[in-house]
Amino acid sequence: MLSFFTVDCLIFTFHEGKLKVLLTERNEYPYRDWWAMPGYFVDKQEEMEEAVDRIAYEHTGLKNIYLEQLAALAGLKRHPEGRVLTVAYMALVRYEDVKNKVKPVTNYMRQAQWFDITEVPELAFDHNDILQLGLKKLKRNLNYSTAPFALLPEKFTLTQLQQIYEAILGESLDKRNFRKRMSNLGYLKELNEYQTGVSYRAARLYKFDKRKFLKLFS
Amino acid sequence: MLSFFTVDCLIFTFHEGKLKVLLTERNEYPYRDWWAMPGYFVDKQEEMEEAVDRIAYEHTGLKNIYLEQLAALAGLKRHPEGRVLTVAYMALVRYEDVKNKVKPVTNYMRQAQWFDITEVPELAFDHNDILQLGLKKLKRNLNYSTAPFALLPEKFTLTQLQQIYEAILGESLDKRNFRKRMSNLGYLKELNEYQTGVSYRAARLYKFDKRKFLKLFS
DNA sequence: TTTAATAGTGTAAAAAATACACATTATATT
DNA sequence: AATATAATGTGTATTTTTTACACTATTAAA
Repeated sequence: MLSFFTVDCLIFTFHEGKLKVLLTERNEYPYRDWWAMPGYFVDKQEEMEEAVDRIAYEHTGLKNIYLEQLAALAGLKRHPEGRVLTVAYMALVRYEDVKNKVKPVTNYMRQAQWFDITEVPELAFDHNDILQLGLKKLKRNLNYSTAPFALLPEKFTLTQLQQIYEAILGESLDKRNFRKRMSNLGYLKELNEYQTGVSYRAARLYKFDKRKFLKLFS
Repeated sequence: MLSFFTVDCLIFTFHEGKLKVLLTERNEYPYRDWWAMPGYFVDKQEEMEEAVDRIAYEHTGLKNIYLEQLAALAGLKRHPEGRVLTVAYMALVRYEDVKNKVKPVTNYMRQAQWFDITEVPELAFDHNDILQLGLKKLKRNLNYSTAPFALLPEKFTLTQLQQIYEAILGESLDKRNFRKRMSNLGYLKELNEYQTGVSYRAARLYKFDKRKFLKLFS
C-alpha cells in the first residue's frame, strides 16, 4: 500500500552535433560510485511536477524547461531497502543555456557530466532502461514534436537540425530531402542571418515559429 | 518520501460498432456512488504489473491481456487522505471473451458496466483525464499498433476494423481508401470465410497476421 | 592561389493519399 | 416469385509525398 516515492530526470541536450544525456556519479549506497540519472525522493508536501522541476533546476540551473513524463517503475527489487517507486521524466535543454552550470547540488552525488548517448556506461538501478524509453519516445513522436527546438539554440542551422533528427532516429538522412521536408513543414522561419566564427561557408540561420506550429497541431 | 500506491485500469472493448470503456460504481468513500475506473491499492509484496493483471482479471475474467502503461498521477489533492500515487494502465479486451464475465469482485464497488466512450459521465478522482490520455495514446499510436486487433475477435470484417479506426480517430473514413490502405499493410490475411447470422450480404472475414506485423516493425 | 570544409540546390520516378458512386449479394417481407 | 432492405465490395484519375541521386558555391586558412 505504501511505497517510497522518487522522481528521476533524464536530461538531454545537444552539443557539437551530438545528443547528450546528463549523468551524475552517486556518492551514496546503493550503487555508490555508479553513474545514474539525477533523481531523488519527492518531499512529503511537494507536488511531483515541482520535484522534477527542482531536481532538473539543481542540475542545470534552468527553470521552465521542456518536460515529459516517461514512465513509472516500481519493481520490488529496484532498491535493496524495499519498493521505491520512481516516476521518470524527460527534460530537454539548450546547451548554451546550461554550459558551466551543470553541477551536483547535494552531497549524495559527486559530479555531473554530459555523456554522448552512444557512450553511456552501465547505470545504477534501471536507468539504462529509462534512457532507452526516453529515446524511443523521442523517436516515436519526432514528427509532431517541438523536441528538436528545445534542444537547439534559438537560431540554428539546418545542419544542426538534421543532426538532431539523425541522432534521435539513429540513421543518416539525405540532406536535400531533409531540407525540402523541413521547408514544407511551414513552421521554420528563414532568417537573413548567418553563422559566424566558422572557417568555411557560413550557414543560414533559422528560427522555430511556435505559433505556426501550434496552429497546425491543434 | 512515502506515498500510498494504487493502480487504475482503463479497460476498453469494442462491441456493436462502438468503443466502450469499463467503469465501476464505487461503494466506498471518497466518491461513493460515483463511477470510476477499476483500481485499487497495490499490495505490499505485489509487483505493479501483477496488480494491474489482478484488477483487470477481477473485472473481466481475462488473463494475459494487452496492457500498456499510460501515466502516473500523484497530485497531493487527488485524495482527501493525503497523497495517493496511481499508475494508470490501459487494457484492451475482446468483447466475445468477456461478455457476462464483467463484474465487480470486491465490496468496495457495486456494479461494473460498459460505457460508450462518447457517453462517459463525470468520474471519480482524475479518471476523466486518464480516459482522455488513453484515447490520445491510442490515437497517436494507431498506425503502428496492434491495438485494433486486441479489440476485435480473431476473425473480423473490414467494416469492424474501420469502425475501430473511426472511433479512435473520432472521424469517419472513406471505405474504399481505408480498404486499399489496409490491404497494403501486408499483415491482414484474407480468409475464405464469411460472416454468418446477418440478414444482408455477408462480409468476408480477415485475420491479423502477427508474425508479419512483427517482421515489419522490428 | 590552392586547399579544406561545409553550404546549398533540382529533377525525375515511385509511392501513397485522396476524392468520388454504383453494382452486388443475402436475407426478410409481401 | 417479386420486391425491399441493408450492407458489401470495387476502380480510376489526381494530387501529394517520398525517394534517389551529385555537383557548384562560399568562406577562411594554409
